Amino acid sequence: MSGDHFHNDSQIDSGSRHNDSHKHKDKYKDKEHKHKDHKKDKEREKSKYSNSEHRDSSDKKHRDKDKERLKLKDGSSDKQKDKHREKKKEERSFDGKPKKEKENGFESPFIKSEPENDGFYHSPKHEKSLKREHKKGEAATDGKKKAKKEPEEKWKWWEEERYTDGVKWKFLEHKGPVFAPPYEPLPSNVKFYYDGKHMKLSPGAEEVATFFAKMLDHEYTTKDVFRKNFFKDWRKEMTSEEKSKLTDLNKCDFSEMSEYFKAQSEARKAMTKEEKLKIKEENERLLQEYGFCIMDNHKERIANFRIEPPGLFRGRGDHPKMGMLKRRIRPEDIIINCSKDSKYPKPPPGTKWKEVRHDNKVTWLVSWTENIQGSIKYIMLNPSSRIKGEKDWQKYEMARRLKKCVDRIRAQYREDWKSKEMRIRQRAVALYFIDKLALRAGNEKEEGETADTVGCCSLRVEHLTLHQEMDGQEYVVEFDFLGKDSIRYYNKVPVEKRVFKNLQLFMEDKEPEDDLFDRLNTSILNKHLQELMDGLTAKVFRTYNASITLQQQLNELTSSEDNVPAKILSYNRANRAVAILCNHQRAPPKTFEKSMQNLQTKIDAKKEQLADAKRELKSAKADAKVRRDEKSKKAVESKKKAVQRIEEQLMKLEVQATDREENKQIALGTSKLNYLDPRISVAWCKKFGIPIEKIYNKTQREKFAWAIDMAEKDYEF
DNA sequence: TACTTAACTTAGTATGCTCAGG
DNA sequence: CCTGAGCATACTAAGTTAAGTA
Repeated sequence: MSGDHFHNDSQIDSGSRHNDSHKHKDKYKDKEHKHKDHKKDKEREKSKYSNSEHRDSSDKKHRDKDKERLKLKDGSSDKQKDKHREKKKEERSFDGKPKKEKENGFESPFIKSEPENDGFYHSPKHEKSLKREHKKGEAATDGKKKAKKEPEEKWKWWEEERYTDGVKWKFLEHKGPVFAPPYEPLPSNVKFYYDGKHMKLSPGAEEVATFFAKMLDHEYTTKDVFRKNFFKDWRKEMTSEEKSKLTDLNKCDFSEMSEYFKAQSEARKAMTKEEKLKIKEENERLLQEYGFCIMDNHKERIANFRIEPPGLFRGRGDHPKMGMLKRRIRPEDIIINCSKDSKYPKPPPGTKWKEVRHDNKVTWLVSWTENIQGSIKYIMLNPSSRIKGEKDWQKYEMARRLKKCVDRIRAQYREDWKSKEMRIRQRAVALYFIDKLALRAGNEKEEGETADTVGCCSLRVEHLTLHQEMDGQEYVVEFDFLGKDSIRYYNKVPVEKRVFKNLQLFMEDKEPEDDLFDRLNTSILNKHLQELMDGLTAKVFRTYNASITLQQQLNELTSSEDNVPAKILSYNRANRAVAILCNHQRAPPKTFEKSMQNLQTKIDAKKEQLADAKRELKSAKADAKVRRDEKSKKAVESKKKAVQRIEEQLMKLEVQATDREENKQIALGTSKLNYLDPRISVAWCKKFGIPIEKIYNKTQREKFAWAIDMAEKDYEF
């Protein structure tokens, strides 16, 4: 039903564009931002978390764990305790019974359609997490069949109830961030020249100069804005003497520095195994020390525990701030977030944190303010963590709720195209775009602070062209604008007459640089969506349409007779349909042509090999006919096998070639990671006997562990 | 403000290719 | 002619951090 998306024409060209447009930003400034407060937050039983409150309880914890472990092995221990669990937990069916309750055999804890439902997760089950989580020393104790590959039991957070009251954790302990290594001055033989003359720079100025030198090969160091911004910020780091001497960037010669860094990176590549190993070990040590935190009794991986090193800012697209100095972050800039009863991270000797706070309504461990845009950066957990996983799961549940009422919503906005109120028409047309074309919401942005990019609500008249008739189709809208990351969106879309007429109306008497939807912004739109469905926002449509498209495409494209590579090609094609819908592009790999050519050569070679094998088979057959002995029969058989094998190999290569060609400028990763309900993929794998490893790599499997664990082959999005 | 989504960069690994020696 | 070590190249995964949304 939603399969009729308009796809991009794939004339992809994320190239340049005019950024000289001046917009009149006189929109309704609706500053109200709603915070979705999930009301009805029942208290989670505090008692359950009691042992997360104190570090020193950990001993006891482990003992308990051991005890539990003994019971665990038969897999049934889950069921004992907990009286009130019964009725709610039952339907969740995580405990091995065939799941078949609700429509998909999987009841979502996020969908609270019926009032009863919200009690759903409330039964305490915390003990379970303790059992689940042991990291070492398992095998010995619980004997039995440990045979397999030591499947170190993972904590299944998705089998536990969640916090519902905005609390994100009860206990949080970590070691703080890893700072960028201090600046190492250049050896004295690496010289900087100004106006042809050697000049020794002060350490501060030298460091910033090296940032520029490292980028010398990049095209953007030639850009005016970049150079201007850089030079301005560089001068701030100079001594007054340097400042007065160095007045023209064009007279600066960084080439020796640049050569030096190139040599360094060569040297790094040429390091001996031992040296590399040493570095690897050091990294591993750092990871072990700083890469994990304890959150509510569980050790969780941190995503980005290293603080971004200083350097020159390179925004994407035509960014007004490119080239500015991104300054070094010091402990004094850092806000630590952890629980009161944890062991606080220590700042490096002789330094202090800016602040240590204990806010368990947020998920971040560390934050600092970045100096380019003044925005806040965070250290948070890995996608495999409970806190990220729950959110991800929830996102897909939201999209599935939209699925249930999307018909109604579509009918509604179609109705609204006819409204006498301009703002309602605009809202309805915008929503139509968001739904049909999977456009982003399009928040307004501060002019001059970022690259000039737009989304749906911020589209300007200049971004679309109306064609009464085009290529034999009526009412075609041609979109051409730069979206997120300055990726070009180009698409020609036939729309309904009513939409077309509305667009004409919206564009009437406007300048190219005027807003198309002058009565609309994301805040207004989302407020409206909120009324249509609880929790609905613009981006839910993207998730919904991406996931539903994958599912439809998989149904359409997969045939069970196909072999594994062919099925995987089908999967990739389905994935690709989504990527195209969402406009996920990539620069064609630099070596694309060549690697394509190599593949072709291989295919040709394989074809020849096949021909040879066939010839041989033929002659073997002929031979067998004449000789009629066992030996020659056997020979025929083995030749047959050979032919088959080669045919298969050839097929594989050809599939690979097709896949790669089709994928030239399409990036599959983004949709796979962010928009496609992983349960669809898992179910597909189960249904067609495809190993999950063919679809998800290790990281992805970690991120989607919840889905891999819970989705059955009949899962339906 | 907090959190997700995004493309790009770099590092790491797999694969393929060459050539010496069996 | 085959094997397999050593190296180059190609491909993938991981890491980085900017740019969105709400």
